[in-house]
Amino acid sequence: MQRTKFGDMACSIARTLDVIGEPWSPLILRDIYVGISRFDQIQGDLGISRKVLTERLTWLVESGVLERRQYTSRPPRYEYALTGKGAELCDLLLIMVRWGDRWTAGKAGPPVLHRHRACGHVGHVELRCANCNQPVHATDIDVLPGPGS
Amino acid sequence: MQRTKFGDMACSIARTLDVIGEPWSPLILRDIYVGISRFDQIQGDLGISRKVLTERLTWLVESGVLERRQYTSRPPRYEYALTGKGAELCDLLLIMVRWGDRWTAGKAGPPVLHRHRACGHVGHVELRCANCNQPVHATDIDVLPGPGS
DNA sequence: GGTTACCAGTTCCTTCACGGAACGCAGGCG
DNA sequence: CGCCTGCGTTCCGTGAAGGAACTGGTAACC
Repeated sequence: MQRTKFGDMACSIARTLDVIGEPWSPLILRDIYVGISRFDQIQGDLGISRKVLTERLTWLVESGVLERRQYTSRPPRYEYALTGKGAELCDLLLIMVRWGDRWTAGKAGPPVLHRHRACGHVGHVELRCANCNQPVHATDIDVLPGPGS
Repeated sequence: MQRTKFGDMACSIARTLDVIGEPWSPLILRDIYVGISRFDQIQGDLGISRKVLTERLTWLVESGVLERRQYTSRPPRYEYALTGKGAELCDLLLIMVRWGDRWTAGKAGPPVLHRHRACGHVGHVELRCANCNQPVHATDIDVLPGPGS
């Protein structure tokens, strides 16, 4: 719902939440990521209210995360596609899947699998340090004040 | 707000959102991650309504992400701490910071910096394939049906 | 010993966002 | 013509967020 605007806070988490923090937004992003890109498809897949879906899509397009484009001219029909900015947001989804698989998947196992297209490996991604290449977790990080604080 | 419960969906993203998808929850997690762990501290730092903060903290404790513990007995005072489950959730925050720094930080630069404690490197984490060790992004992944679908 | 301050909530009221269903509209199609 | 599909828009009732006041137990100050 977010009556308080997060976009003005001096915090990258808050500013990210301003874009995809509202209810449903990450699931809409996921649908488009996996190829469910049209209004009625998304609405049917998620069971979201059409009104809210309209609002979310409009906002995600305004934010530069999605692109609305016409895929037939007559009749005029539209679909939504990820921009580069939006595609990078999907990395967030990978981490959510990893956590959800680890902590909330029942004994049935994870509902979807992820395969690295380049090497064929099926499993989760890892967070690694860009410098020393060691696996990193949030607990291995020190948070320091930055220039924009 | 989330009147629709995400926890029952066969989707790890939805189930993750069921835990931290509500407004403010990721920011509360961040505060506790950086050491702001008491009720009034969090309330003052975020400017969140006390009522909502109580609801969120209760839910995060119920979900096993936070632990409420007494740090003085007289007067009885409580603070909140991450569990293992909650600490792993903080990896999500790292990715949010990375995206927020890249796409929403003004020319002032990022408000905080992250340093890898082990090697001293200041910067962002990378997503890599656990098998081939190459950098991975969401666009390099194929999504397949899994056992729990 | 009375007042003030602190900490961790709880209660109450108003406003606004969500959910759900109906409606609109434009363009094929039989 | 009447119906269907795709993509929304409008309307209404409910309930969650915001905000401020209040509680209650303890300690510190004057």
